[in-house]
Amino acid sequence: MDQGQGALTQLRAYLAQHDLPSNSRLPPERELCDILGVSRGELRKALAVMESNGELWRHVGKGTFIGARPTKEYSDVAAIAALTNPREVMQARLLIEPQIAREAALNATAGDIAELKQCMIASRQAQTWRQYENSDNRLHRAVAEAAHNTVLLALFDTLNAVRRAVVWGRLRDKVDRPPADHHSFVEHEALVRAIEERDMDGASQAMLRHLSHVEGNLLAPRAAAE
Amino acid sequence: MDQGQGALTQLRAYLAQHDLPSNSRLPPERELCDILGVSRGELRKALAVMESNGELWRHVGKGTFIGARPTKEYSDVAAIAALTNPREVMQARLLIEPQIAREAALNATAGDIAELKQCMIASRQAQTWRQYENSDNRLHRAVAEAAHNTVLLALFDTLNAVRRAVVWGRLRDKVDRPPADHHSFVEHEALVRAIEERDMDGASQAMLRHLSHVEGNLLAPRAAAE
DNA sequence: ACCCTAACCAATTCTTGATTGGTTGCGCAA
DNA sequence: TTGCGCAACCAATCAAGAATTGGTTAGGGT
Repeated sequence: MDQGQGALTQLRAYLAQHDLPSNSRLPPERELCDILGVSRGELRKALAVMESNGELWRHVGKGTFIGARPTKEYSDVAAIAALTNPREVMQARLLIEPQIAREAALNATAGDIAELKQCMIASRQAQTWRQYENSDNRLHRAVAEAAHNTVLLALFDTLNAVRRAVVWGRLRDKVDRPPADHHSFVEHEALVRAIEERDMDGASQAMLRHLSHVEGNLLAPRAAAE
Repeated sequence: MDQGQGALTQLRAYLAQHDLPSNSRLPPERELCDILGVSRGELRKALAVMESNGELWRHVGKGTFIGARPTKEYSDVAAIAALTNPREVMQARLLIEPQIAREAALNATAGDIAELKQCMIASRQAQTWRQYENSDNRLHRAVAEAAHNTVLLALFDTLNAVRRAVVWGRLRDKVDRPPADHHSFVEHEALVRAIEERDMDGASQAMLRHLSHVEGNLLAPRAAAE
């Protein structure tokens, strides 16, 4: 009667005896067969049971490991940038940044709001498109800081890094400066005002409108100057 | 007089002739010497000029490449986890994941929905809390995959990695299994149904409700069984 | 002084063979 | 027939050494 579950029992006994910590690798199947005195087929059945239980995980060429399978963690900006495109990045911004703005409206301090206004002034005074983009970036990051959530800020930074990596080739060659009636100025103003007034929905919508216009310019760069 | 700038001129001519796209690698210095008929020292001077101009970048062992040097930023999950706390992580989930669910409702394929249902079944059949949590994680990630946006998926993975790192010590020791009337089951069902019916608002709200309950359990783990 | 050449250094990539989980086919026994 | 053991093979992975490549230095010549 023990024959059917023998392999699993022996395997469990072996694991209990050695008390292996999580993420540690156990001997290859062929060795384990000799150690436990079981055929490979039986051993693999036992391993399959434990794997389906989440007690261990296996991978070809690597081996068999104790614990839960590690999830493939993308934090590498370059890796993400290589797999995506400007449309996906813009879409992610449209979904994430309004939520961050909403949170900023709730948590911004007086100091944060002062910083936001500073960024707004700087973007208005920009002499070149490059300077304007720097100010715009600073403002968006100031909003993320105003949310006062370390995780959200880190996610924003990641998204921002991906954006810069993806849109890298799209540097503006224009030598002229942003026009005084550039749409971003009023949008920035509405955004900062909403945050200052603790208007969460307003901040979210203002950010959404602003990014929608940016998206429009991205897809039709010729129409940027209007 | 041409002698001083000869190498740079020839190099520029070579680049213009071949019209290499950005991020493409050009021949190793030793070959380029023969091609252009210039000594390595002169060639390296020319390359140094162009590199300082940001027209190309070099790296030992890799080669010389056209365009700007790729940014090497990565958000270190461990670093974020060290600076944050479970409350911030939960808050970030409440803001981000509903948006991902909304996008999933729009973009999910039939295959994605089948996978979601598979995850739902697995979570219902879980024999232990550990198995349940594995299934729950799989379902949340399946939703992120169904959004079909590489950037959103990467952000979700980052957030998820931070979450696991932060609540690492909080593993359930309970030996009993999740009750059949666990709140998550009906919430999962509502979420998947909304995605299947392309109900973006519904999917977003279902995810929000689900996470709110999870948050409740996190803050008051004793009341989890109700 | 300046430059060319050659050699060397360290970081990276390429190549090759071994390892490992996953699979298939054959033979044997109940 | 069904199931098990055995062996071989497959593809993914790893590991170690050779080859490549940008960066540097020393010697010789003009």
